[in-house]
This record gives sequence, C-alpha cells and structure tokens, in this order.
Amino acid sequence: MTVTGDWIDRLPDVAEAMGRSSTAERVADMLRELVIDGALAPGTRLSEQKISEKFKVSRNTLREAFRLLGHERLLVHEFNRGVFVAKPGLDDVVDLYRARRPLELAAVRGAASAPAGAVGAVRAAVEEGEAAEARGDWWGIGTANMHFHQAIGELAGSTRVAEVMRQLLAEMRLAFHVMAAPREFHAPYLDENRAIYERLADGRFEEAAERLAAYFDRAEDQLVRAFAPSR
Amino acid sequence: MTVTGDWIDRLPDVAEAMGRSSTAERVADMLRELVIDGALAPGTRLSEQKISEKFKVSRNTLREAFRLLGHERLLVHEFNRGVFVAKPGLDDVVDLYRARRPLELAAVRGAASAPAGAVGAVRAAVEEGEAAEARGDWWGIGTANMHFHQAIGELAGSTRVAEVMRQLLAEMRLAFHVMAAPREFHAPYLDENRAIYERLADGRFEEAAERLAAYFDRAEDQLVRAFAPSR
DNA sequence: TATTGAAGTATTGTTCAACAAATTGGAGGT
DNA sequence: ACCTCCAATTTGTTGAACAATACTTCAATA
Repeated sequence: MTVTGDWIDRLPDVAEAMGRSSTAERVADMLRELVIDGALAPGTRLSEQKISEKFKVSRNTLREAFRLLGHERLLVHEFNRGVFVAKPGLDDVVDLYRARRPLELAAVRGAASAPAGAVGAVRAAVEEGEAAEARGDWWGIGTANMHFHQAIGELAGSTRVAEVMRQLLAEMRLAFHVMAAPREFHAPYLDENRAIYERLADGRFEEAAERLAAYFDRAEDQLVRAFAPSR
Repeated sequence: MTVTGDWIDRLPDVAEAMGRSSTAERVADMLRELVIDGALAPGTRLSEQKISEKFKVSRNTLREAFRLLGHERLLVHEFNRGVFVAKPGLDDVVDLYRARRPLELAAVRGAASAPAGAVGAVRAAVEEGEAAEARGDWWGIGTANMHFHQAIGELAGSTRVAEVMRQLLAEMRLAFHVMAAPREFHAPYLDENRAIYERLADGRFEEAAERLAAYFDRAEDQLVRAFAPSR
C-alpha cells in the first residue's frame, strides 16, 4: 500500500472549499454583490467608519476589501476623499465593448479547442435566461446574459481571459444601473444567444462568431443611445 | 478674463504628479520594480515584518501594497502562509499567450482608428530596442520589447485593454526570469518589430497583423521549449 | 526507518486606539 | 456674491496587542 501511485495528484483543490478565506475577501464578496445588484447606487460614498461598524470588521480589514474591489473597477478610490461606487459613463461603456469584443470573438472562433464542458456552460446560461423570461424575472434575464458571455469567454480556455471577462461583465452590470431603461434591454437577446449556442454546438464556429459580432454592434449602439441623457 | 473658456479641461491630470498617492501605492511600485527586474527571485517569500522594517512602513500599509500586487499576479497570497513572488510555470506562459494574442491582433487590425500618437509610441519602442542592442544591453532589449507590445495594445484605444496588457506583460517579464536562457531570447525579434511597425505606419494593418500572428506562434513555441526543464 | 504526536516558536490575521493630514462646510467680514 | 479663516469630519498611517495558524523540533511508536 506504500505504492502510493499518483492518484493523490488528481484530488480536487479543496483549499477553497474549507473556510480558507480572509475576512477581507468575504467583506469584498458582500460589497461586490451589493454593488452589482444595485443596492448601492453608483456614485454612493462608502464611509469607512459606518461600513466597518455595520460589518463588524476593523477599518484596516475593510480597507483591504476596498483595495480588492477598486482593482475590479467597481469602486473608485479618491485619495483623501474616500471610496465611491463606480459610475460608468458613456466612454466607459464604449471602452468595455472595445475590450470584450476581441476576447469573446476570439474565444468563439477558437472554440474547437475549448475545454471540456465549456460549451455545456453556454447552453446552461441560455436556458437560465429562458427560464427567467418564463417567470417574468427581467433582472434574472440580465444575470443569465452575463453568465452567457462569461461562458463564452471561458471557451478560450484561459484563466486570465476568464478573469478579465468576469471583471468586465461586473462593470457592465454597473453600467446597466446607470442607463435609462434596463428592464427591456436584455430580453431581445435571448433568441440571439440561443442561435449562437446552437451554431457553437454544431461546430459552425465562424457563423457563431459572425452572429456574436452583429450582436456586439447592436448592443453597443443601443446601450450608447440609452446613455445619451446622463453624463 | 472671466471667460475661462474650457482650456482648463485640457490640462493634464496633475493628480499623480503631486504627491497624490498613498504610501501603499508607492511601496507597491517599488516592489513591482524589484520583482520585474528580478531582484526578488520567483518563489521568494516576502516576510511582512522584514519588509515593513526595511521600507519603514507599518504592516497594515504593506499588506495593502501586497493586495495590489496580488491582483496583478506578481505576488501570490497564500492564506496564513504569506505572500510569495509568483513563479509562472509552463501552463501560465501558455495562458498568457492565449490572452495576449486576441487583444494584440485586434488592436493591430483596428489600428486605423487608433488614438493620436499611438503609432508613434510603437515606433519609439522599436527604436528603444535598437538602441539597447547597439550598446549590448540585452535586458534593455527585453524592456523595449515589452514596451513594443504595450504600445501595440494601446492601439486599441481602450483604457481597459491597456491595463490588461500592462499586467500580462509584467507577468511575462516574470516568466523570463524562470526560463533557461533569457539573454538570447529577445534579440531576434528586433527586426520583426520594425517590420510590423513599418506596415503599421503604412496603413497595411492586415499585413502587420499577419506578421504579429506569426510572431506569436514562434515566440510561444520557443518560450514553451525553454520551459521544458523546469516545473 | 519511517511515521505519528506533542510541544514550542515564528508568522500571519485582525482589531484597536491614536494622531497626522486633508477635505468639507459654514460663519463672518468685505 | 465672493473670499478668508476656522472647526468638524474623514481618511491616511502607525504601533501595539492578541488570536489563529503554520513551521520546527524532537521524542515516542510501530
């Protein structure tokens, strides 16, 4: 039995499953959720004192959490003034699309060598969206749409691309809170997402990419228009 | 004279020029330089106590700096164990190229709408490399090469793309420290960089992109081979 | 010999209290 | 309405303290 073999190497990384996380990270997780869900409106100032009292953590720990979220562009840290919930403007939205487009398109075009299960995740996101639509949960549709694009990014099979996508999409989410009528925004894309998925599943990657490109054109255009009033 | 006009808006952001930065950021800057230049070898453990004494900052402030660099993947933070200089492996190098490729290629293909001065930055990087070669400064060649690709990324005209590129390239820099013979690695690409620049300056973007793609193939292949021994 | 267990030590995680430095807001004078 | 000055508030940073965890050492055991 001392012939351990190497099955041990194949064990999943349990590190995270156990409570292996700092309180700063947990605080950051909470704040991230609050920001993304819109509980904290863009532009809101986050007082160190109040929040550290509310969460029962020290100011130092809270500041670590702020640093985390600052790097994700969900909060902006103004020196000697405090941290605020980011308030994406029109220029930010344009910038976001400029970053997303090449990453997502390349991921789809190269989906032939996507990691196992990646296409399945795309399908899951499509169905998640359709389910949300069925029960009239428009915010759920938006969430599913984010999951869809996250899954698209995952096709690239790159940890870093996935990470970047996660950040970009979280910021998109914030942008939706700033714009005029987010409610009707996502629904029209449900069919489009399914169409993209089906081509993906069929191995017609170039077709899928073209559709995705068209999606980007339309979505950006629409979102930019929705931003016209503000900023 | 009260007709201030709007020239004031065009002033450069002075915020950073004045001492407008936290000590945590300054500490992070120093550490970043040390890590990128190889003064701190990959895998090195960074003791909070020793470094905070050396830099004369409190542990709390130092930890904020660690958080910053951790997000850039230059340091890895292992819970309850400390922070270490990241030690990129073969898989990381592959991942880095997977992220860089689509971003840089898209930037070059769309260079027609690059911001003013962006192409000039590419040229500057090319010449910086040639100057370094002339005086036999091989590490300078590597630096110039990073600047070249950073400038390529800048063609996309996106703050976020530029930021992502900066991070990816800093990590590449780390990878070079791990690999076998970094010395001879960069020099062969000097001519290639110039060729790409010239096509860029001539508006032959697709040609430039094709050359860049070929560069990626060669470089990744070569780098992966250089990693064979370790990890 | 190799593995397990039980100290003791060193390091990180987190909190707290204090003070310096900067921004904000308003009172008061012009 | 505008400017100056002052006070209140908030952030920036420090140092010390304690808890929780990891690392080391060494003895005991199979």
